[in-house]
Parts: sequence; C-alpha cells; structure tokens
Amino acid sequence: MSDKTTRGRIVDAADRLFYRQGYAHTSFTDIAGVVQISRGNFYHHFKTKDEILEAVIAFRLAKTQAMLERWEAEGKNPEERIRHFIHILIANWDDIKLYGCPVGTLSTELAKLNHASQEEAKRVFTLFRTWLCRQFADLGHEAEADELALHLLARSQGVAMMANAFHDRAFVAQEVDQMCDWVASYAQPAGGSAKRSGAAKRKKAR
Amino acid sequence: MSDKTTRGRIVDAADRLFYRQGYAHTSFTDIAGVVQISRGNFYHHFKTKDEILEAVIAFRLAKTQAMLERWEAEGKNPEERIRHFIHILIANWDDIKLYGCPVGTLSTELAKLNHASQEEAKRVFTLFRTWLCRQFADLGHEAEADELALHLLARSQGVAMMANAFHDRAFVAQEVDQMCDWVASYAQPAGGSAKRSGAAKRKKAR
DNA sequence: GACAAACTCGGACGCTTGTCCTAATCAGGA
DNA sequence: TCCTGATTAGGACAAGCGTCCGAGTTTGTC
Repeated sequence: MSDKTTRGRIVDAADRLFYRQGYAHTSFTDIAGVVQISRGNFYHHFKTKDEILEAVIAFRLAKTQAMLERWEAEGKNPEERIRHFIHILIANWDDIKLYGCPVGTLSTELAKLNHASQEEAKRVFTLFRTWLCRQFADLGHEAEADELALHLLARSQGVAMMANAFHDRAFVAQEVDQMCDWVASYAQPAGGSAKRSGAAKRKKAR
Repeated sequence: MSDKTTRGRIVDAADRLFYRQGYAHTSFTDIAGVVQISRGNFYHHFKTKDEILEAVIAFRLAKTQAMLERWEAEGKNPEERIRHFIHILIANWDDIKLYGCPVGTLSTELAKLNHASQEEAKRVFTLFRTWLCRQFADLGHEAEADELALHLLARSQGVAMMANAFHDRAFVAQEVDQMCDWVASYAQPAGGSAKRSGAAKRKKAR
C-alpha cells in the first residue's frame, strides 16, 4: 500500500489492476470501482490515464528499490542476497501462476502499445540488473558480473513465463534449486585463477 | 501467409497485428485497414472478434506444427534439431527485439484477459514442449526428457524477454551459444551409465 | 441470359472509453 | 461565522469499439 490518501489508493488499485488485467484492458471505471470514488473525481488527481501509469511505475520503482535495500540489509553475503531474488518465484507463486511476472508483462505490453512510458517501465528491470550485477561483483566476478546478472534475470523471467503457462509448481521449485546451485558455484572460493577464458567460464555458467 | 482468400488475408493480418499491438489493442478497423476491406465485410467471415482470435491461434498451431516437421526432416540428429529451435532467437531477432516472443506474449495477454481461448493459445507452447521432449528422449534421456524440454523452453523465453527489454543482441548470441553447448553436453555418448541420480544430473543440466 | 449463392459495401446500433465541466460538499484558518 | 481552497459527485461529450443489417455487386452454374 502506498498511503491512505485518495491519490495513494488510486495508485494502489491501478497497480493491482494493471498487473491482473493489463494496462490497455483496465478502465477508469474499473479503478473507480475498487477505490469507491466517482469517475469524475479522477480528473482532480490525474489528468490522463497515462499519468496514472506514470505514477504506478514510479510506485513500483520505489517498492522495488526498497525491497532490494531490504535484501541488502538482511542477506549476510552476496550469495544469500541473490537467493532472495531467486526465491521471489516461490514467494509470489500464486500471483505469477495467474498473471505472470509484473515487471516482464508490463514491459512487453507497453512495448507493443509503443507507449511513451515503456522505457520507464523497463527501468524496474534495470534496478534488478544493477543490483544483481553488484552482488556478483561482490562475489569476486566483476569482469562478468553484468553478464551473470542478465543471465539470472533471463532465467527467472523464463521460469515465470512457464509457471504462468503450465502452472507446474514442481518445475518452478526445481528450477529455483538449480539457479541457487548455480549461484553457489560462483560463491565458492572457486579454487582457480581470477581470470578464466570466456568460453571456459561460459561452460561453467551453465 | 495462409492463403489468398479474403478470410485468409484477414487471418494473416490479424496474426501480425495481434503480435505487434496485442489482441486487446487491435481493432476491426486496424485489420480492415491492412486487408483493405470494409469493416462491415467482417461479419460475413467472422461473427465476432473472438472468432478471429480462434482462427489466428489455429493458424499459428498449424504453422508451428509445420515448422517442427520441417526441423524434424532437415535435422540429421536430435541435437541439430534442438539447435534449430534455439536459433529462432537469432533468426527472428528483429521481431523479438520489438515485440517479444509471439507465443509467450499472447499467452500472458490472454491469461490476463481471462480469455476463453487462453488454453488453446498455450497449446503452441505444448507443441514445442512435446517436440523438444521427443528430441531429448531420442538423445537417450527419456526419463528426464520433459524436464529438459521445459528447461530449454523457459530459458529461450527468458532470453526473448531480455531481448525485448534491453535490445542487446550480443547477450542473445551468447545465451544461444550457451544453450547449444548445454544441449551438446546431453548429446555426447556421455561416457557414463545410462541412469544417473537426479541431483547429479541436475548439476550437469546447468 | 437467368438464377442463386457468395461476397462486399456503407452505415446504423448501442455501448464503453478517456476526458472534461459544473456544482455541491468539506476542512481549516481568520 | 465567513471565506477560501481542496475534494468530490454526477453527468455531458466526442470518439472509438464490436456488432449487425440491408442493399448492392460479383461469381459460377445451368
């Protein structure tokens, strides 16, 4: 929940509805119904539907940022922090099964609408990417940190997609385990030279 | 292209538009504009918009089926066939960058709309899944063939998602290479017993 | 050339959409 | 108590939507 003001409640409801029904398919009437205000009242808080979307994206960015900072504080080491990320797939299983990943689905929808805010929406991805990147760097893999971050982001997105399509919880659990093992293989002292060939590394990366 | 009849041209245009703009955001007027027919003419070929969607999904199922059969015929062995699958990411790079994966994006959109045809749309995924499953079985990994198929499907979906979000062609190429190597590791005689423990196998699967 | 069927057109329909206006209500300070 | 600005309700508005109709045109068959 963002806050108790009317504006906050609108953003809150829009956030949920955009996630569950998609942006294009969510109307002012839908949001008004949830917030329990008249449709005309919107104009006082937001001039256009696009403005609501902007507010929702800003809200999500803030929420995500806060979550990442929480993980940063709670996790004892980078590996544990990354595991926090991977486990969203299980923590949010119920929603993901029904509506997919909120970040990915909004991003693709806005790309198709060629919407002005699409770049802003993708910044949520970037938030995760740079955070993961720093974790991998802290693990001592600075050179390839961004590559690893993107790899993990892609895998979790793919798993979320399959979860939404096939509703197979066992598969998600298994993939989560695999990803955690994969991270662990980068967390160990790794008993090798700091610099390995890209090809050799890539092999390990799987 | 499905065929030269008006109905065929409607399905063809709708297929492309649904992919590029999304189903909800594509109107009869949009399709009519592309096909160059009057809006009223639709009613003779399709009673409702949902019927067009059904036809588009049937069209995609047929196209996919045909493509899989082509791969089956062209590929000399299962490994090469699976590589065909992986390389869609490169072959369709231009479209994926802009609109994402056609299978995944339609599937998630219909899930959010809670549309009657959502299960039918997901059958395209199932087509790939069972085809990949058979390839892995042919490689001698029957017991875990479906698990491997789903894993590869997830990874390619994730990469498509990242391609759409970040437009990073080098990343896609690298992930494609990784996936091909991963498949190769299952194609080799594997110099071991036919039956390995699930845990050990899973380790290798990454 | 006549006839029926298939096809196409232009527009009407009822509805929902995002947007916007006006008037009523509320809250708080002077 | 009065005044002011913030907030709200209710509805008007044009545009776009999916749907559907009636009247033409084309096509193929005999």
